[in-house]
Amino acid sequence: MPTVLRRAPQQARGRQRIDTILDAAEQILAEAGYEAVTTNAIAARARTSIGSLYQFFPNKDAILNALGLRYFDRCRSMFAPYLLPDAAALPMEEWIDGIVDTLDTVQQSLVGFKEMFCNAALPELADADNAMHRQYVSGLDGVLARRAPGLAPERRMVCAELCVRTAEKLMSLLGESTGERRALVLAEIKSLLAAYMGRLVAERPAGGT
Amino acid sequence: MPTVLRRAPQQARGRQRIDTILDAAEQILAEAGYEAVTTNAIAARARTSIGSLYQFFPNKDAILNALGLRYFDRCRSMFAPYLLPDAAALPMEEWIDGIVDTLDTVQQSLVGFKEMFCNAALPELADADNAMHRQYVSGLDGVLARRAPGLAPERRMVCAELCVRTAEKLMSLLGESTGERRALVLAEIKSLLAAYMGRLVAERPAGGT
Amino acid sequence: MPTVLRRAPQQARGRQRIDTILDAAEQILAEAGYEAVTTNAIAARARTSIGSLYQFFPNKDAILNALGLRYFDRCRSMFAPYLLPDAAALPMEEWIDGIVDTLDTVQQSLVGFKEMFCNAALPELADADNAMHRQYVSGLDGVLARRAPGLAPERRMVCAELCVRTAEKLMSLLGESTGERRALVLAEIKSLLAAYMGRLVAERPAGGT
Amino acid sequence: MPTVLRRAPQQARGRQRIDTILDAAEQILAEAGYEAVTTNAIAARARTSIGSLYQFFPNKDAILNALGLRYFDRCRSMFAPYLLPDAAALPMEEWIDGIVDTLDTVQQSLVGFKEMFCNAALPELADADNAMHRQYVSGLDGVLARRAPGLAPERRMVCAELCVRTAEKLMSLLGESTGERRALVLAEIKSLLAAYMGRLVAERPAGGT
DNA sequence: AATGAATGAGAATTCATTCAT
DNA sequence: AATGAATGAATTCTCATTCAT
Repeated sequence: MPTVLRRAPQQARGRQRIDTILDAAEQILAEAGYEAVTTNAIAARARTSIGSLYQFFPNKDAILNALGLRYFDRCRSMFAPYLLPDAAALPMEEWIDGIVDTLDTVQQSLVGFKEMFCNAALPELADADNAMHRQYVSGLDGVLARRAPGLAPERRMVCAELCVRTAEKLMSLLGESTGERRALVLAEIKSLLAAYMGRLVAERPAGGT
Repeated sequence: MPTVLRRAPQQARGRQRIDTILDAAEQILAEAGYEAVTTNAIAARARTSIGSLYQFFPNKDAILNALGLRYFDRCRSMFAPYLLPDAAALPMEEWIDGIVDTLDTVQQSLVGFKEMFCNAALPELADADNAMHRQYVSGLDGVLARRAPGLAPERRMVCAELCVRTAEKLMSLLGESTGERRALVLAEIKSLLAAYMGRLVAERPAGGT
Repeated sequence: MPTVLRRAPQQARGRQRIDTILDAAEQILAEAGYEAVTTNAIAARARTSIGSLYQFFPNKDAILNALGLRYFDRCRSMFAPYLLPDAAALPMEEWIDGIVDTLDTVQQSLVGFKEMFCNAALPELADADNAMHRQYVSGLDGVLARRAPGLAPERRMVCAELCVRTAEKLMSLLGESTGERRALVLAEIKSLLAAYMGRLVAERPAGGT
Repeated sequence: MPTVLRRAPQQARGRQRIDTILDAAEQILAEAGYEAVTTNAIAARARTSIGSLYQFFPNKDAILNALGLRYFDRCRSMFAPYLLPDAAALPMEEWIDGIVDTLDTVQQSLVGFKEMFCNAALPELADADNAMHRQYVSGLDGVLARRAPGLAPERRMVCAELCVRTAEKLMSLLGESTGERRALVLAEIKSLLAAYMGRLVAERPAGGT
């Protein structure tokens, strides 16, 4: 499980400090990119001491993970329509359409989200240790469980992992594109995911007609 | 266009020196991973001076790009069956099967290839600047031109970009997997790409007869 | 004189707290070594706050000193046979044999003792400030007073200091050794101390008959 | 074997730089003690960049080791009379007298020597990794080989190690002492070592009379 | 051409101690 | 009394690149 907090803050002051630190990380991420997010930069931006930062977070990765989880939390409601059981009623193409559009919206509106989401599998924030990534994978695994109940759990997990990784990677391409090309990229991302997930869902257990 | 050489080496000695440098980078990449590939480490391993290294390459990225191109060159023949015009005759699923298996073989046998290919879109080696990546994209673009002649060139380029990025990202997952899971991952990668490319090929031009 | 307690604890609760703190320090010392003994680590392990810790101890050294004294106290009974007046009856070689063996036993059985005893003269815990060290020196001084009554008190103190320092240093070598080498080291330590102390005891006052 | 240089300097400039760095370390050691010797302090005092320091030394320990070896080298000639074969002719007490006096002289005249020699077995510069310490041990081992030829080599090594450790530790006590006490300490150090080494030399192989 | 010395900002993290609550 | 948040100087070490020789 990804590391997050060194210990839970006991006082209101502590809770506030954590938020300030994550705010700082978020801003730097948005303004200067993933590489600029250093512990010193975060502390400086948060107007706190580097020591305070390490009171709550055991290391840099933990900060990134906490920020990722906060992003996940903050857009949880936007993704909810596509993750809840009801969503299984939507035709696949529509579902994909909706969720990718949502991802796009989130990426455009939630400052720093893109940098976090698309860097989700950087070496220094490898998947197994990336809390945000894990959330999306397990969310999609749940969706697949309902839409493709014939899928063996082990395989389902692999499929979910594949889809999330693909989305992460392709959304970054979207982020780099503008104008007409942007629309093109968005459409193709949807098409790619729909093609694959459609195929998964259409699969019939061995003896089907 | 990606930066490659500072200038073409005029003498055999120069060409040899370049090869030695790339050999060194390759070894480090394979043995210690992407992060260990530093200019100083390369020079040391190549038994040359850091100064000499900078006489041939303007900066670190250029070395990586040259190495990427050399990888591309070295496995060109293995991919040839899938890139030449004749390959268009193969059924799509078979084609995907073959090319992904080849990618897997290359990744397992060509030392350091995996690290290069899968890190193809690292921030410091962004796509636009990544010579190896560009080669694969344009190769796939050629294939699509034949298999899906109805596809508008601009869109085709986007599709090719998507496929290559996806392959890069997913092949790294393959590299991390072992045993039964490995087979599962390999199969799903093929399935995902086949689903998408199959759809592209099946498309009929808007107003076609 | 070494700093020990900020003030004597007035209540049972306080005494208990102090014990808990020393227990924590002891465990860390044993499990992770001298360098791992930090005030924060102690507080965490003792499940108390760093603030409370500083309510009882003025600084880190005081904790180490208190721990050293507790160690001394805890093995006082084991050393007693060699420190009491009666012990002067034993032949020197036998006495050394017994006390070094006891030291070895203590070092092996009393968790953390070795780390404390052998680091007794670390810069940050210099002799003059090291309570445990002082105890051993004065204990040995008493022994010498009986065994070598001709020794001037000032010189006797120097001799005691030498012996204890030597023992501290050499016992750490013993701690690092295993197997046959261990036996060898143990024997030589005894031999070295016996040679020196034997000589002291054998000395005749300058103008003696 | 202890680490020393990252690579041998090729240019005069480099050799000079190394000397400057060691000079700086030496001065800090003498003026501010072992703890003050930090890589940054060394670089600053040497008026060089921290980077240059790491061009030649792989890490801090290597600097300390190189300094230790330089000390050893610088007083090699002073110890020579006691280490060469001829020295075996001297009576043991005289030999000890001479070498301990030499050690004392060196310690008083060679700036920083004391701090290095007496800290020789600090945790962070443990014996196995301490080049200076190793030199003294092997030097003494050679002496013992001549003076006590009956000693088994393995045991001889242990004895040498014991003597050197003891000397290191006790010389620091000497360094802290002044006035009359100083003379007392010096005499007792000699006495202690003479007693032990005398005993070693006097030993007769098993069947001796 | 070649060498390798020099650079230095910047990275992550630690830790004894103080002080507001 | 007790808590735990805050401090921040200090530590070791990296690395792409330049430039004097």
